[in-house]
Parts: sequence; structure tokens; C-alpha cells
Amino acid sequence: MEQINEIADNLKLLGDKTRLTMLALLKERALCVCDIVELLDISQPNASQHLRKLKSAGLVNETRKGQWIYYSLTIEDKPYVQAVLGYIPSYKQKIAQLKNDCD
Amino acid sequence: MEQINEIADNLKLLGDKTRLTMLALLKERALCVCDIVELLDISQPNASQHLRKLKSAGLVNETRKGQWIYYSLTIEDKPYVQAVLGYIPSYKQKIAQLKNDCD
DNA sequence: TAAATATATATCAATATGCTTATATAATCA
DNA sequence: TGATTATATAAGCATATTGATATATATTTA
Repeated sequence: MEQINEIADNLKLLGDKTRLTMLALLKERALCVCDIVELLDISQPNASQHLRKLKSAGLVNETRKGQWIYYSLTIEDKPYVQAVLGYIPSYKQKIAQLKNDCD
Repeated sequence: MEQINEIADNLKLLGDKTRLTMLALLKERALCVCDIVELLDISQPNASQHLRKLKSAGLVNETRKGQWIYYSLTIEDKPYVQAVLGYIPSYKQKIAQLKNDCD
């Protein structure tokens, strides 16, 4: 089974508080980098670096809208990631507090 | 939510091929260290070190039987770990090939 | 076109991780 | 009791990871 390597690699990405929270946020809706920076209270380069890893693994994708780049989950083909995210408390309320000048 | 830290920490442990395979093996049945060493083809200290991490996180526990120490899963209270392991192909056949002098 | 905003990338230091080798401990057996 | 087997621990090295700082790129706006 070669598949277990891919699963382990993806779980390693989930095994970081910052990235796991990012994915939990994106479960609610697509967010731009500045949203994520605000919500997680981390530096912008730090956010970009984590997002790049998630993108390389195919867990998220990006869509540019003007000067903003929105990230979304792409985990339809990764049921174990869906399952994990399903067990994380919702960030709906947190996201609702966004100042969200981005739109 | 403080819980997400614990989830991330546990997923980090799952995010290693050796440990993830160990857990998948233990899903089938309790195994002693020498079984795991044989099945994974790793060194004994390496196996012990990974098992210690899993034990520290409460993902496995140990039971001595004579000179052997058997490890078993203790993930009843961690549904997201159960979910992940549920998506990993079974190692039943592999385990059946054990020479298993241990008993 | 210049300034401002949003994001990415490069580099680096600190820390963490995984594995090996050597050794210690514990149980069994002759 | 001494040898053997099973397992744990310690120490060290090589590599990976994280986050910070500095800088580059891309888009929009004045």
C-alpha cells in the first residue's frame, strides 16, 4: 500500500495547530490571506508559508479576486481529512467577527 | 477552544509513516514490540521510541505478559483517530504472516 | 506613473524530529 | 546464578520544521 504514505504526509500537515485551524476556518468559507492573518493573529509571511504547504499537498486551492487571493478547501477526495475536520468545533462565530474590509 | 491543540498534537503523531502503520497494525490486534519490529522492519529501539510517544499521548497502552510487552490501541475517546484509521487499508494479511514466536 | 495594498518568496536561526549506536533494565531459562 | 531474550533509555548526528525579517511581485488607486 503506497497510499499510507500520502495519508501520513497529509496528516503531518494537519498536525500543526496553525494549519489545522486554517483548515477549520476554510471549512466555513473561502478566506483571503488577510482574513486568515487577522483571525489567527499571525504574520502575513507565516500565513503564506503555511498556505503554500497546504496548496502543495492539494488540500486547498487559490482564486484571485482583484488584489485578494482566496483560499478554499479541496478535500473532496480525502475523506479522512473531512472526517477530522468534522470533529473540530466550528469557527462560524469567530469568522463572523471579521472586519472583512476585503470585499 | 483548547481542544484543537490536543487534536493537532495527536495528528502530528499520526503524521509519521511508521507510527501511522503501527496504529493501523494495532487496530487488528495487540502486538508485542518484537512483532512490530518484524512487521515494520525497523530497529527495536526505533520501535520503542515511537511507541513511547504514542503512549505519552494516550493513543496506546502496554500490558506485560512475561517477557513480552503488548501494546494496544486506546482511542475510544478519540473519534477522529478512529475515523482516520478506518480509512487505512487492513493489515490483517500482513499480521497473519507473523512468525509469532512470541506466544 | 507613483503610492498603497495584498501576497509570495528568500534567507536564516532556533528548535524539533527521526534514526543509529551503545547501554541499561527486566524477565526467563538452563 | 549466569546466559539469553525482550524491551527501554541515553546520547549524538543529520535533517526537517517553524517563524521571523527582509524583500520581491502583483494589483489597484490616486
